Amino acid sequence: MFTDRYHASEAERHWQAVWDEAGTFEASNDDPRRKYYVLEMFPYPSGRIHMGHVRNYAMGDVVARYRRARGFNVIHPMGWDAFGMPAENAAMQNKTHPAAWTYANIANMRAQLKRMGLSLDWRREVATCDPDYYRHQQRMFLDFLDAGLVTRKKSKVNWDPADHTVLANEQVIDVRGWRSGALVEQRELVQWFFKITDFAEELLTALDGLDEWPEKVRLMQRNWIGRSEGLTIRWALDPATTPAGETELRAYTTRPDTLFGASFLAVAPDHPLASSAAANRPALQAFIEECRRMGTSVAALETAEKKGVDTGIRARHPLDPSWELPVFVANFILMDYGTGAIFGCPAHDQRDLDFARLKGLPVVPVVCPPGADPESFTIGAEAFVEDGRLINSRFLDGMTVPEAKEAVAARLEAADLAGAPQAERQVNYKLRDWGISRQRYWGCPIPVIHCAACGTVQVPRADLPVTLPEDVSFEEPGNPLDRHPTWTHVACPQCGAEARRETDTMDTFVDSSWYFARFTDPWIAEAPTDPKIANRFLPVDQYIGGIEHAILHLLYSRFFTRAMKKTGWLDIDEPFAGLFTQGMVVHETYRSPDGAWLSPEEIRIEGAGAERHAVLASSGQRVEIGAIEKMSKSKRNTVDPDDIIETYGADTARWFMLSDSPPERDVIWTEEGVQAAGKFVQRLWRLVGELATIAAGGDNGGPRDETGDPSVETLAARSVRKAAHRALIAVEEDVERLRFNRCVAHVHELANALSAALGGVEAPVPAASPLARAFHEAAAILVQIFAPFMPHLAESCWSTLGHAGIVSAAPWPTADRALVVEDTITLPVQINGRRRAEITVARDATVHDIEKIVLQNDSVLKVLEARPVRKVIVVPSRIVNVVV
RNA sequence: GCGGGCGUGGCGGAAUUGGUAGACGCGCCGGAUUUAGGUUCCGGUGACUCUAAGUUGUGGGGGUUCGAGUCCCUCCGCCCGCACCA
Repeated sequence: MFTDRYHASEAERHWQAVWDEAGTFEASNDDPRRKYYVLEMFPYPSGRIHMGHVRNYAMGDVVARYRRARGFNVIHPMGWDAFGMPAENAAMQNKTHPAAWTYANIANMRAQLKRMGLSLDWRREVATCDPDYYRHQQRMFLDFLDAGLVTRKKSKVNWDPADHTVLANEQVIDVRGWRSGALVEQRELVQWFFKITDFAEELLTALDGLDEWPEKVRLMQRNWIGRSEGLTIRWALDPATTPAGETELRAYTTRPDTLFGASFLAVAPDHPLASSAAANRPALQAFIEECRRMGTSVAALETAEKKGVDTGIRARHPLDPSWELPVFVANFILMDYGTGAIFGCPAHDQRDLDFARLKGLPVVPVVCPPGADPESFTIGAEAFVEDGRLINSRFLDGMTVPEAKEAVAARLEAADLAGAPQAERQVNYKLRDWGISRQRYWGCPIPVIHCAACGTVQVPRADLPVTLPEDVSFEEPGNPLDRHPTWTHVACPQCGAEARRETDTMDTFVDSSWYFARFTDPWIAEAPTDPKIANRFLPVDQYIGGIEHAILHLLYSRFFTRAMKKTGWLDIDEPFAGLFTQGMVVHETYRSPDGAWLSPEEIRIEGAGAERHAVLASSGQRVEIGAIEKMSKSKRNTVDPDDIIETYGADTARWFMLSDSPPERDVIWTEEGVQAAGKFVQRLWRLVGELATIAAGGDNGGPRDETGDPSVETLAARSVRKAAHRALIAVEEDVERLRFNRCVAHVHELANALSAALGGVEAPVPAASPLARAFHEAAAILVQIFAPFMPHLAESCWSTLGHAGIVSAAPWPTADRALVVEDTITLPVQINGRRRAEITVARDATVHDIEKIVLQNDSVLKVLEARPVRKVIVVPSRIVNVVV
């Protein structure tokens, strides 16, 4: 009996050193084999890895190790998303420099990741806060500027009062800053923008080609880009009612079919027409100011009550100049979508209806629902927004909605009242340009200089990088760069006069928008990429990370890839061919009677099943087991990966992370679960030990009964090999589809089968006998199929089995598909859809043969009770159904 | 409000995509080993009737089909995303 315990920490240290020395996981840029790029979203160096990282990187590592074994040149790099606010917060609190804090965290986390035994090519490591990284980002910023992909404009921005910085629209969540959680304010600032909207259409249509992305993410991006097709209509204004200088109002609509149902027009409070109309109308002026103040207050956003004030202006209906409509300023019109003006059709838009009821405006239905009587159809509290036939609409009457849309568009496009068409078709997007200016220190400096004479001047490419000054203080809020005594002062590169450096730094999402490209050749000093190499390695074949990046990071990276293509740094459109979004790691929460959160270390679980409860470890006092939630510091339900690795080993942690729950769903971390994984590690170690002994013809204490003739394959040997190859085929299929929980089940199944086979051996097996060889082969397959999951254990087992070299560098075994095909198959037999019997037939039995066998089967005849058979349905190698 | 997803034993979850529901694991029950606990090994484990053989069973109800966890309709419950986008 093989009883040695597997000592994880010792073995793991050993094999990590072996891999390191051999450079096992280094990918060569000259390797002629087919490439495979596995990437997990790189971490922010917060200081310590958490269980979410463990899960994310365990998944990526399985894919990387599997593909490597399958003969791909696998590139699997790791780096650090190292700029950002927390470093500045730490600097303020601890009086450390952000760089010192960041690099110390990186060192710590790198050591933690190494203890996980990940098959990473550490030579490719990059940190985005390294001037050798961000100098290239600055270079690309200038390239983008030259290519017209960057603009600088004054704009209303989202201002985070806690972080003292601007946020992009994507970074405002529920009116709060995505990081600080502070209520965002609107401010007008001059900002740098990446023109992501230039690619709106392409970013949208290319989503269709991303068929290895989750549908959910594609849908979220589609909605975010928010394409709509409509008509911008020019409404002539009645000069008698209109301030001097204004002649028309342009309003965007997606429902031109409802034009005859219009009863008012409305403009945004910050629309130019609103301000000119307000010049001699104090009430309107007051309303506009109220909107501006209320703009972002919680009250305004929560009540969202429709409000508006009449401008006194009257607009003429484009299809009937004698028909005049009032123009309002209304709080629910957004200046930055469409034209900032609408025509309201209350019958067919809920907002317009609410507003019309408030103001007592007409509500005329112009679309009649199918089956309703056009004469009596009226609108109550709810607008009718579905399809139907046009009514009360003159020449449109009787048309369907699409027909009417087209008819109105065609008419207004062609109409030529004042020498110009009255409307033009227009495509609108919700997507806004990406504001990248941040008023922070710890980010990539924007490489421009402001000169009084020359304006905004680029820093010459030869002068890059613009590095951050080190002598900064965080004593006061705001951007330390702004108040730096010397750094800001610089000579204008064009005229030499005194000038001022741009003190905004780039949004950290810029840093993470191209790191995957830098990994392909992180050594090249003179350029962001070597396009030849980058194009060979990209796109990333399998990208793995959290769903929280479904829009921000993934959309920015898709934009950046296109911008890099335009500037010659890449020649691909999409950075990530395959995307997988993994679930979170969640854990029970515990609360003491006084309501305080307790950490898992402070409590002890007693009992099981219905009796299961938690007590305080120190006193035995009963504590409440709360909801299962995402691991977080505030709920104190975190488990530290280092502790787990220390106690059980990295393999156990990795194995448990991939067991049970499907990878896209949340996994519940439990002490029982990790213990079970730990036991399975020991079980595999014992099992492989026994298999090694028996395969070597070692004495297992009984009489000999197995033939020593290697040319005769016995039944026992065949079934051992079958089990192994069946598991091998199943694992291949499930790793490729990232169904790691099923892979775990297949490894268990093979282990169970081999244990049973060993239990069935009552005699010592002669060395080189078919059974001994079958056990040897099966043991090797077992080790190889769990190697991507538990690589250290696999190495130890591999050498126990007497294999030369390391399993991490061994080619994947070739599955014998013919072997697993059974000669006979067992078919369930249903009678009227209920399972009544089972028959065993030859694999190649014909439908006719099977019918005959079924109808002679004793159990079948018994159930039939001589009733006549109406029909026999035979589904080959599946099932037989007899219908009576 | 709009959009999307999900609902299977005590628990996490399988189910070849319309073909034996509950793989695999956790937990539980029983047995063996052990001085004992733990470990390890073997067996059992949806529910109901239990000797047999059955009956029933995938949130509720209805439908299509020889056959439904899977498809359709409807209701209930939970989760996620977006949110005045004209």
